[in-house]
Amino acid sequence: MIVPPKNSSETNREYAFRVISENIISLEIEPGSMIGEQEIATALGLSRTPVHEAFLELSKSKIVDILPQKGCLVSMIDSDLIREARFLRITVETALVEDACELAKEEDLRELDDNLALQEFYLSKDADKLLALDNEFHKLIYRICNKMQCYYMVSLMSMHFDRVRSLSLHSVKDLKIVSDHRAIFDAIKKKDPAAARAAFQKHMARFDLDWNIISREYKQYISDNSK
Amino acid sequence: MIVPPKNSSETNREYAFRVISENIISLEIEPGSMIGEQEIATALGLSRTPVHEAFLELSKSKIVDILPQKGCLVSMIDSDLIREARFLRITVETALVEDACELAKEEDLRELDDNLALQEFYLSKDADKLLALDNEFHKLIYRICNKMQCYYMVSLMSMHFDRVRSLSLHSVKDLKIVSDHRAIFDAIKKKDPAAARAAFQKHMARFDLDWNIISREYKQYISDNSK
DNA sequence: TATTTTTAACTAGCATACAAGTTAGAAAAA
DNA sequence: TTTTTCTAACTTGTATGCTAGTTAAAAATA
Repeated sequence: MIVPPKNSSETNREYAFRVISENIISLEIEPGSMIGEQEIATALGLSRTPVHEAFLELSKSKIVDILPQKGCLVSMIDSDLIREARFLRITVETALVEDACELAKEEDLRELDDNLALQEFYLSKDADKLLALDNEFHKLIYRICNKMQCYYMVSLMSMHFDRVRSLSLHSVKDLKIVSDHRAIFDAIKKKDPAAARAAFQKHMARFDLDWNIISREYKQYISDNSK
Repeated sequence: MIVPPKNSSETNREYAFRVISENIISLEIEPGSMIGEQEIATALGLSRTPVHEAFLELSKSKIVDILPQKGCLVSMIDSDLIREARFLRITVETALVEDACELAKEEDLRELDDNLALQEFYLSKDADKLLALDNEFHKLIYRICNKMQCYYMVSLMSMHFDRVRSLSLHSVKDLKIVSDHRAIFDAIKKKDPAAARAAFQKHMARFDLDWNIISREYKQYISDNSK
């Protein structure tokens, strides 16, 4: 497990949650593996309590399954849960980009534009940075619409999707993702909800994961009920 | 605080979560009041640990706000959070009823129909029973679409809405709610997504809370940023 | 050898104790 | 009297120990 340093502003619980999440999404912790609270606590230099609380939160999205008196099972890659995460994200964000057309203020548009400029700058230079900017772009939409609670809920579920997202990112060109974002931005700027919806759905369609690819690449990690 | 008996199948944490939730939704615990973990733990005959964990979960939807070293603040009635809960629910369930048109199997339709028969039976007889059947009807839609994680997320947020729902229920006739449900059911049965969407949106429009009524009835409980 | 029983080493749920931060009021100083 | 300082009683965050349940391997039995 990769253990980054603790950010001074975060509590031990938040630190544990962040580290476990990152390791699950990066597949550093393998799907289907059992991890104990004590094991993680020792690795992070904490007691079991904050780690226990982090697992509780993770279990709410079924990304881990707490088996009482047995341990924490990191969920296998599950097509149903991925579909559910995708459904939630597309459904919510499609509605949001429409709303953003009337809610986005000048300053909001400037922030989106700044983000896009950075995306275009880092294109084919720094994939990690580009991914972070992508996430930030979507988060900005939630903020413009004053829907940050929804962002939290969608993010929690999205972990299932994030874990296999790299597979689609390889096939999809970054170039297209950034130009998609630009199209969404233009629609919001023009206050054209129909165009925003269309642009967003075109964008998300690129992430329609090919289950054949997933099951080939991650054969050993696929949950039984997905086969 | 009203303390129902502990269900034998639930853990202490689940029990604490259920009891606190019910008391917040019923306004038995007043919005804006501070409640301590020890206070609740004593009332439920538990230690602080499971109560602490229940509060952590509740804080994720901002229905309570944990102020470290100070206490747990039960959130004031907040128009932004109510709007967000409503947005999430309407957005997700509108998409679901469309999907349900192709996903509902014979057995699913029978379950919905049975539920509706009970709703019609209890109409103007038992308001509490009717409310439970209403919730069950919506939950069935999630189950038909295999979206139970979304149900959990939406439910958690809906607490903000549920807390003031009684105000709209008084003005809306139960008769209309049940006939709305029947219309949604008919559309799903006929596999007509457009009709299902229309029927559902008509249904939810009835719950477009009148902020004037809320602020009159719950004046003392309204959060500052809602005024 | 094959099967059952026992046991010892694990696990998470929970209770308890302590640490660290907040607050309200008493005591001291102006 | 008014202001400041201090203190004691709170709060949640976290560590630790105990309880009860699971598991797998050793030991006993067939």
